[in-house]
Order: sequence, then C-alpha cells, then structure tokens
Amino acid sequence: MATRREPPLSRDGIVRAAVELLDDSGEAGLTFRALAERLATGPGAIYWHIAGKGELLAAAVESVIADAVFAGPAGATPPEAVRTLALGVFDAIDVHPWLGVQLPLNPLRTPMLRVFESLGRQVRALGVPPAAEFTAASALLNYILGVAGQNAAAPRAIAPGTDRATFLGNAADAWAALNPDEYPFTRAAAGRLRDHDDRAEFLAGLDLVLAGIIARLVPPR
Amino acid sequence: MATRREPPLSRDGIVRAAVELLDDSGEAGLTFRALAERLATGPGAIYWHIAGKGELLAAAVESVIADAVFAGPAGATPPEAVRTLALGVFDAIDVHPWLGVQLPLNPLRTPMLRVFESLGRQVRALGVPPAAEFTAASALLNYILGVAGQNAAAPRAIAPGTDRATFLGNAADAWAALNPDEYPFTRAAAGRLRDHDDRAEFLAGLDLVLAGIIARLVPPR
DNA sequence: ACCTGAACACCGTTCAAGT
DNA sequence: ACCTGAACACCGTTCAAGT
Repeated sequence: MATRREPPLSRDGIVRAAVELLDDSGEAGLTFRALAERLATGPGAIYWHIAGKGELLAAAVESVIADAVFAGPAGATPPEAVRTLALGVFDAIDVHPWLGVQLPLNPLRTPMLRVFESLGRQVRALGVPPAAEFTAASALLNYILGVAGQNAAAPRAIAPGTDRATFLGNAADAWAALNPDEYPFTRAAAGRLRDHDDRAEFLAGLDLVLAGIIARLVPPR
Repeated sequence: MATRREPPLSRDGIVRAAVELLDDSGEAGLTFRALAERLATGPGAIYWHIAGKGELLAAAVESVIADAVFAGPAGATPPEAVRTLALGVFDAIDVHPWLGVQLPLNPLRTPMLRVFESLGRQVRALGVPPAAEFTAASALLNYILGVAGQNAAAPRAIAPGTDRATFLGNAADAWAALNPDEYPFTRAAAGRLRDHDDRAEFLAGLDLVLAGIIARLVPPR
C-alpha cells in the first residue's frame, strides 16, 4: 500500500504523484498534506521544488497534455489532423477528468499553446488566408475547450464515482420531465441525450466548425 | 461604508451581497466570513437560508445570467437571435468576470439550460432537421462556453486588477518572443492578438459555427 | 542543498445556545 | 422561526531547525 519513493525527491516525482492523486481522488484530493504523505515527507519539502499549488496544477496539466499533442499522421489531410488533435485532448480528459476543469483555466500556458499552434498550422494548410487564420484557430480551440469544461462539469456535479451512462440517464430523465411550454426544445432533446455517444457528438460538432471555416474562409480554388 | 442591511435576512439579500463580493474582490473574496460581515451577522446565519457554498455560487450565477437571457427582438432572423443571445452571455461575463469560470462549471443547471433552450429554438427556426438539432445547439453552446472560460482565465492569471489592454499587450509580447521554429503560427498571430477586439472576435467565431450549421445541416430550399 | 514538521492565518461547516 | 458566534476539522504556506 505504501507507495515507495524514488531517489530523493524531484520535481518530476512530485508532479507524477500529484497526477496520481488527482486521478484517484479528484481535485479535492490534491492536498499538500496528502501529497507529502504519498511521498513520505512533510508538506514543506514540496515547496523547495515547486512554488505553490498553482504551479503544481499547471505542471500536472502539462505533463498529461503533452502526450496527447503530437503532429498526427504525416499523410493526413488538414481536417483529419484537426480531428486527431482534438480527439487527443478529448481522450486525455476522459482519462483524467480533472483536466476538463483545469484546461480552460490554464489557457494559453505552454500545454494549450502547443495545441493552438498545431490547430493554427492545420488552418493554414486548409487554405485560410492570413487575415482570418487567428479567428479560425481560436474558434476551433474555443469549441474544444468548451466541450472540455462541459464534460468535466457533468460527472463532477454528482457523486465523483457516478459512471457516465447512469449520469446521462438521470440528466435525460430530468430533461424529459421539464415543462414542455417552457422548455420544448430541451425536452425533445432528452432522448438524444440518453443514447449519446460523447465522442461522436464531439466530432460532429467539430466538423461543424470545420465546415464553417471552409465555407466562409477558404477561397474556392 | 457600512452596508445597510435590508429587513431581516433573506435568500435574495444574501445572493445579492455574494454577487457584490464576487464583483469587488473576485472568487477568492467570496467567503462566508466576509459575506457575514457585509450582512452584519455571523457566518452560521447564512446556512439557515442556503445549503452551502456550492448552492450560493449557483444562485449567484443564476441571478446574474437570468437578465442576459431573454428571447431577443421578435422580428430577428435566427442568426441574429443567436448572436443576441450569445452576446448577452458574453457581456454578462464582461461585467462579472467570475462568471467565465463558473458558467462552464455549472453546466446545464437552470441558468445555462435556458440558454441552451433558446439556442435550440433558433436552430430549429434555421431549418435544421430534428436528428441534427441537438448536435447543432450543443456546438453553439460549447463554443460560447469555451470563450467564456478563455476570457475569464486570462485576466485572472495575472493580478486581478490588470486591465484587458495591457494584458493582451503582454501576451502578444510573449507570443512574439516565441521560437519561430517551434511556434511559427502563434508567433505570426501575436500581432493579431495585440489589437484584438474580443467582442468582434467572439462574433466572428460564432458566425463560423453558424455557417457550418447552415452549410452542413440545413437542407437547401 | 535539501528536508522536517510545527505553526500561522485562513477556510467551510456545524451546533449549542440564545431571541 | 431565525440568528449568534465559538468550535471543529480542515486548508495552503512559511520558516526555524535540522542533516
């Protein structure tokens, strides 16, 4: 049960332990005291390696998002590359739900800056003219971050252990019970929510943004 | 200086004081002790009216977002109505920056559910077929929430008082100093970031999502 | 240079006691 | 029914003291 401790104590070791703690017990579980216990030391020791909780969280985000962001397959078309990139972020949040809250909060610090850069390159490859490339890349990033926050918030609201399917079921029930005069649309969408494939829905939305970029910003050739 | 206290103590009064506290001193400023002081009572008194901090925050969000969400001008076209709705959320965040963090976290609780419902109606009015209307409304909401988080995170990272223009200037400087081999796109976008009109940029991105919805989901007529 | 752990100044929340 | 405020069980962070 006791987590053995690597050599002395290192920034990387601390960040790794922080990620484990976040994965195991959520944001509320990441505490300097809990972290110190896991590292078999006192809370003060951590401060020699890391400035504070903000930096710790940022480092945890970075360590986890870095894996998700790589160029993507070389032969891919720009839309394919954008999908790969976005799915990398989406799947990382699936594995580390705390990311969904943390990503939008640590906006263009290093980890997300890399995602933005990659999106921007694909936007260029798509043929968007320079004057519009910032808008296009931002729209893609904002959509991705919006889904991130949304997907993280949902299960967090209920008990941390609740699985996604029963959560969606409950939400769908709640929607179905809404007053049809006040909420006709949401009520009708309840069914759609129930047998919802998050990943597919995420991609479908992403494709809408891509389609908008192509329709409005890419000159015909 | 002493804030006079209305009749005895009411849920509405508490929520109003919480919003003031959030506006004045940010998320960190909202404390049961500070709130109690402002209301000239003890911290325990608040608990008789409100379950806890989560409910307090949710109530603050709701009270502030409710004003921003109304049907919009009756004669508006669906895209105009979507823009009005989205701008309502955007401007509310401008006035109450803490909303940007809180909105994505309180996802489809009552306040945002109303936004979702309104977006959905406009999506229908646009002519999106039922099978796709959930996807379209979600894409719009996710984009809006993404921008919300992004806009809130930025100034929060720096000192709470930093004004937007100098913040953008600093960010643009940092981007301009990036390694051009690693970050060619972001570096080139630095200029664009500097003289950035948030509101216009927000609308431009929203129009991309709308254009995608129309291009991909609305059958020609 | 790096670690220890007590101590400080806070939190949210509870609850006996008051009115 | 509603309010009071001390008390509880926590936080993040600091810092003298150790090695």
